[in-house]
Amino acid sequence: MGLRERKKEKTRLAILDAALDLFLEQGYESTTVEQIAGAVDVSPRTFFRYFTSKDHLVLWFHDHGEEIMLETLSSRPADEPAFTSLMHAMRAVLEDVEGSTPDDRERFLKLRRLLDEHPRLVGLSVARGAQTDRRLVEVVAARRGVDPDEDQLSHLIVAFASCTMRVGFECPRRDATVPEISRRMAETIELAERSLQPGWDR
Amino acid sequence: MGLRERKKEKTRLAILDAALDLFLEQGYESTTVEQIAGAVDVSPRTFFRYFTSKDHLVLWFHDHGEEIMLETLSSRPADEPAFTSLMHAMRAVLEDVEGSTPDDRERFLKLRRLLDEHPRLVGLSVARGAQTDRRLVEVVAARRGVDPDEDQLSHLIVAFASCTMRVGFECPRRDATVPEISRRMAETIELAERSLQPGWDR
DNA sequence: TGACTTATGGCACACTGTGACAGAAAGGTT
DNA sequence: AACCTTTCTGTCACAGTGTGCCATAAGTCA
Repeated sequence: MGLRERKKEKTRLAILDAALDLFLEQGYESTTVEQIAGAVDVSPRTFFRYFTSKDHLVLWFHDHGEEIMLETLSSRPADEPAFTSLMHAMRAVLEDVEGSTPDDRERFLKLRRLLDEHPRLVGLSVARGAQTDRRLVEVVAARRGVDPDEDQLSHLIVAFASCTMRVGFECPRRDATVPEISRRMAETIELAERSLQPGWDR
Repeated sequence: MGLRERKKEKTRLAILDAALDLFLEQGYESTTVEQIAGAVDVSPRTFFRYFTSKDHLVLWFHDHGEEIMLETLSSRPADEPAFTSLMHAMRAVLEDVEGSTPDDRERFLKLRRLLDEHPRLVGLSVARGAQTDRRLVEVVAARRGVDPDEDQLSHLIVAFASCTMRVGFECPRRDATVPEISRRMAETIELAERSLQPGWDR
């Protein structure tokens, strides 16, 4: 990894951190790209080379999470019920956060607080989730050997899984820690599994 | 209803229709507000007085749908399981479409085709849905006599209901008719109910 | 060092969305 | 009818996001 790549990654994180702090301090809408860029001594034009949009700052986590979910999903035994596999994939995302650097964990928590305070951003997040869902449906349908356009159950399995994840992610405590969120998520998963008919996902 | 009100409603629908047609014809992103306003001989500034944003055009249906759902929900017996009530609320929305004017049905179908062709707009739609969900959670939690911040089940019930609705709404046929969508939705509801433990929603 | 590749900054630009104000249209009153 | 009031509309100016384009600076490799 050359100097160039390291420098790019550093700039990327500097922008992200500056943005998260500004957002939490003075709100999302009232923070301009110019301010964010200014805070890390970069031109606004360059900002848009690192993040395709202001919104993308909030979604940076999703890109990573989606990747982990797809990887985990493909590593699960093919005969495991799809919903169970998806729950494992979801847990893998949280385990990844737990195992990451303190800086990354802090970014994760700041983002969570940000989402908590700005409903509009939750909308952004679920919209991005819908995109992930479409990809997950492809995988789930393939595993079940059905056509994703025809099989409603594949859609329902992914949809139920993804909203279980969302419900678990909403933690009532504003300053929740990572383990607290994990525990909350585990509770939600358990609740969802108790609510569903055994074998409903084949 | 005076001339003023009638004229406003006419302009509103004219803008909506022009926009839907332009979107379907040349895509959402590549249609500008100026074009839409121009097509109905109105200034761009006036456009924004009828629709707070370009996105709002796509969400006009949700405002109405949310209203119907909240109304229906409050008219259901208080001891009915929450998920069942929500499924009734959802059906009420479709029944409203079925019972509306041919023009309104056509708008509904055009919107559906638009969503089908533009994944980004689906994101918008689910983001708006998240907003509705928050309101529904309030009602459901109140009915169940629990604190919405503490009770995960209320959140899960609403989340499952709303994604059942979304799955049912996605119809594989691009040029589906209203009855076809209704039938599809009924199938999805049945599938969801079969997948859930009896009494899971208390 | 020099040649090559890639990142950056600055500029012009298109588009969305908002506040402010002046004039036009609609509604009501005598 | 004339008049006043309320509400809608267009125009203008402006802030902010996001994109192409090009010259320049910085990193890479010989």
